[in-house]
Amino acid sequence: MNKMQSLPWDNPRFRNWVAVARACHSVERALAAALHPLDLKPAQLDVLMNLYRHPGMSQHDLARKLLVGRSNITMLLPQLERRALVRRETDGKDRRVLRLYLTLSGEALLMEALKVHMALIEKVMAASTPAECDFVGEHMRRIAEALRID
Amino acid sequence: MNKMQSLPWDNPRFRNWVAVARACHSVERALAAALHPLDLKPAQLDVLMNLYRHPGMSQHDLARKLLVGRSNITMLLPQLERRALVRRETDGKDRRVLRLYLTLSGEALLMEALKVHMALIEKVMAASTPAECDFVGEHMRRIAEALRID
DNA sequence: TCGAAATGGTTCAAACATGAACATTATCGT
DNA sequence: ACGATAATGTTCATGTTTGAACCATTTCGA
Repeated sequence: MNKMQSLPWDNPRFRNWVAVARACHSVERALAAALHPLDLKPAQLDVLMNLYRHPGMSQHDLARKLLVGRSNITMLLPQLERRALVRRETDGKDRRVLRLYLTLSGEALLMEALKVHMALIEKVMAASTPAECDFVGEHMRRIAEALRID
Repeated sequence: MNKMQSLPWDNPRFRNWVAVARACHSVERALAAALHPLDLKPAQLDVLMNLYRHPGMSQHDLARKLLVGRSNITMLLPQLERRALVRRETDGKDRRVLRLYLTLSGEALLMEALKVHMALIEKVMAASTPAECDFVGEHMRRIAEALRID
């Protein structure tokens, strides 16, 4: 049993990816805690952010952006709609699709939540220079790309 | 409405963290798919990996390592125990704690799963030199540290 | 030594995510 | 123009995660 031979923990790539996953998980949980006062979950914040950047996007597109099933969106939206953060209206040209928009209060809550999110990210990345940060980000975009293509 | 002023998307740190989160999510889903033939979920693989590295660890310690609630471990273990991948035995000195061990078949399945995991990581990180990889890993370890302390 | 607090693990109900089957509407080939 | 195929969103059953309340055991302090 040559355990010593090629265990993943000896592999730099593997060890480093484990670090990425752990950091991600930690930040996600910290974000959830920080958003609690706003009664918002990370998944909901993701929705608001995407609708802010892409007003009128369809549920299908939103699901793809969030790397999540369509049914997940269906379950997620009514909560936000009840709180009047998001508005859904059927497209005139294609009556299958629902176009999604942030309401004014949705936008206002998003701004609050972004302050919280930003503060967390700043704190967590405080020890890194912008250049280092960019490097990491570039790396990650390449990884996401590698998976999207195949 | 000075939206232009300080929106997070203009902030490199924020943009780059979003890239990290997306990459992580993508890899997690790809891993889940790749492990499907072994009838193993990422969370279960995490358990096996930790028990391999730290035989005899308690459920409480395992929960902390995995950044997860204790009850989650309680729900997770019986499945692995039924499949005879993991063995639990009560500690002699402190009869509250259960010490966890990989069985032989647990270890064997872990090795299979690690091959799959490794292949995915290699593929995803193929475009990066080991030095770049190390840099990213170091960065992430710092982030996790920043959160653990506070 | 004895009672209070802390610790390890479990139970349970509620929230959440997922994927398959479905209904409705569009599109395409003929 | 019409029937087959595809796309959008919903429903539903299933499995997972979570946190609070709980039990058993240990540790600490008076």
